[in-house]
Amino acid sequence: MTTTPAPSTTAQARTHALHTPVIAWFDANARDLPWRHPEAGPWGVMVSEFMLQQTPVSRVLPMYEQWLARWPRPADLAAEPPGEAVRAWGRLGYPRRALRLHAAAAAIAERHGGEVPTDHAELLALPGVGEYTAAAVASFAYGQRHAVLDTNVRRVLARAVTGVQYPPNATTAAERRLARELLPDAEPVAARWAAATMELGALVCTARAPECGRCPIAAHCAWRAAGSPAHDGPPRRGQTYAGTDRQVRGKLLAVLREAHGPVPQAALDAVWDEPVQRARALDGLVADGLVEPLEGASYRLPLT
DNA sequence: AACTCGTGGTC
DNA sequence: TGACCAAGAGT
Repeated sequence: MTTTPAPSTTAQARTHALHTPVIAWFDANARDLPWRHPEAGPWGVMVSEFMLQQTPVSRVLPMYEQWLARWPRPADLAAEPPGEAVRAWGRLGYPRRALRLHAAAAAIAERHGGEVPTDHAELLALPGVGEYTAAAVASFAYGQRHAVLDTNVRRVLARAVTGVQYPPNATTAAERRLARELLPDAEPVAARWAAATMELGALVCTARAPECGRCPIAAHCAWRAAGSPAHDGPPRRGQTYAGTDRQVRGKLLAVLREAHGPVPQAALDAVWDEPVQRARALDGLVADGLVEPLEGASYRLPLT
């Protein structure tokens, strides 16, 4: 059992050193999340992935349960008006995700016989499913071998392998290549690795205060070995919110979500006093299909 | 490639 | 206390 690996510094040599401790740590520390239960099924996994885009687990949990109880299959959601999806989205944020999830459900019902597709390319073709979500559903729901590159995995790889505190602002070709190189060969192990690295980033190798004392690969971590140097490079990103169109859109949509009939213009005008920005925000909501204009200067969530 | 798109919790 | 952060996608 002392088959010494080739004395190379390639990723293939590193990969074996990381897989076992990370997966063992996951076996012992994985959170018991409902979309990880077998009964969640591929549809449950897909719903959770839409909700988790840019949104913390703690806020997703109650919404996830409500959605799956109300719409246990894609066809159930597809049978309802898109506005019902937007309303049920509540305050999860980025309500266009609700619209896209509804559209994805409709596509699944029409093109895939009501079953979430297993093929990566078919997943990617669904509304609201990008590189990350396609890989996540294929991996978590179907056990396939894909590089799953979310913000957690990117941070773990940036630190453990590349030796920097934070990954680049946008996913790079180098990150994709690295993630592919590190993927275990065996399909079920690769799927386990994907979930494990994500969980490690979420629970231990966090953005602000990583708990390296609890990290199963601290001894292998290139960033630690370099003395945990502070991030150098462009600022991570400015994400101001107060006073933006997004805030206005949020206030407008909140009124429409609460209403169950047509909402008169005056009710919308009350949420923001700057008329130019208010009109721009409302136009944007209509253009996105989140709001439907009616006769007589009133609005509602979309029925079609 | 850079920008937009919600909301709430944290330090 | 305001800046940062949270399982991204679409343009």
